[in-house]
Amino acid sequence: MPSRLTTSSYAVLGLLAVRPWTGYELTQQATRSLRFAWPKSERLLYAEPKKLVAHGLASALQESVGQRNRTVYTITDEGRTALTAWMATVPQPPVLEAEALLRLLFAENGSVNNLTAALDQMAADAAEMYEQVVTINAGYLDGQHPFPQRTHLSVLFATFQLELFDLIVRWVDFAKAEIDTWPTTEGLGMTDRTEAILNKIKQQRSLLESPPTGP
Amino acid sequence: MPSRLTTSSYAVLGLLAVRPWTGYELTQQATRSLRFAWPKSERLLYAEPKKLVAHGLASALQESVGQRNRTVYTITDEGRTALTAWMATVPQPPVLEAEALLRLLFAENGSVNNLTAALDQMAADAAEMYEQVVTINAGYLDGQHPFPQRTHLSVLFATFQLELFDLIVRWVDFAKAEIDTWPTTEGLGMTDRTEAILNKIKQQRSLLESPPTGP
DNA sequence: GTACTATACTGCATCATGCAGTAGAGTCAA
DNA sequence: TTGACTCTACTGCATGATGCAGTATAGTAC
Repeated sequence: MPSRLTTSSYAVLGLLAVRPWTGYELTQQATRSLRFAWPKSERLLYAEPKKLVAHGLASALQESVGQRNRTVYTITDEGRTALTAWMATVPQPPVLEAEALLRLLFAENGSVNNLTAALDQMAADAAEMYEQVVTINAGYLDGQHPFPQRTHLSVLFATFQLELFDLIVRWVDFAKAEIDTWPTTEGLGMTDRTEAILNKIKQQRSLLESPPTGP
Repeated sequence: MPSRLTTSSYAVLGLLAVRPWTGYELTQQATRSLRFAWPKSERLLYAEPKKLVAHGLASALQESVGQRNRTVYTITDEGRTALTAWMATVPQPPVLEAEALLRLLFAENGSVNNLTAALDQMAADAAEMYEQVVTINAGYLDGQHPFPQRTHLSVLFATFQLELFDLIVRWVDFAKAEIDTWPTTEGLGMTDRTEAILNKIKQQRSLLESPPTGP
């Protein structure tokens, strides 16, 4: 029996619902369009369509380009049915993995400089991804979308990415302002500013809008 | 030779730098405190300290509670040195995994209701995590922090979590207002509202502050 | 013609997860 | 005091997923 379908299987199936792709194209397309929602390795993206074929959700066609073969995968009717059924299921909670935040939690084992460097790196990464998303989406206004009928979906998705990357950049600014007041990373405990933040949290007031820099 | 150290190894090493823990305690503590920065399975969290011992970064001590054994892991001097060295390295970019956003990208394969249900679920998950973080942090004001000298670190970390979960809830509101104007999930392409969003993106203006609901 | 990049994958070791299974310790109530 | 239930304290195994190296042809620019 073929191995079971995972969320990644449905991610690839979703791409196949747009148009047929070769294995190589799938890896490129998934890297480009799914990177910020469901980032998966090239290796896995080569394996998934085979699994879909084994389940009857896609069909494979060998083509030849000169001496070399390539496989074009096409979604089947069963594949569309399975995808529609999956769309009605409950999604797993969102998950964030951030090494830089791990450095914050364990900051007492390094210098203040180590900590700000880690946060700067996270902000730089976020800023770069922000720029990439802006560039790609600005192109949609000039008819650059590869599937124009899908523009409403990719643009709405892009708004989330932009807000997220913007949040990261703004939060790092806030965090660095805080850390700038720390003489060391270690043993500070409940500082006045920490207490002020906690009071805001307790009152569920926004933190980034008015950073505790005083009047 | 022992298998190589991963970021997860340093995550566990960071916990051991705080105090010694048994394997079971490590799984509980990592689930609680690292869940939103470096979420890892219980199974892995049992395996990592063994790897640290093999590398000489931690020592293991068998204790007995009645008829049963348990292992207490303690960081070594080499472990502290390795952790400090790791703190100075460059962190990997942050990564978000969100099944609900995958449903948005492939929304044309389901109903408008399917899509809003997926986004509602993401918002509900975020709201629940938000409440958990507020509850835990409010307790710190009453001296509930298990390691009071680390309060400044966990509170600053918490501000990021809260901003992230709040963003998700607010973005879902924004997205649902948009989707409410869609007669279907499919083939809408470049709608007037999508074009308005794209123009804002091009001008790098904030999207959530003034949603395009018109005057 | 040659250097370089893009296309088009596969194999393998290892990392990581999920689930089932084992079993003793502590707690509470009938 | 016995039984039910939860908490503590793990291990084994199948499978999912990643990273890296390797192979090799096609296209393009100089």
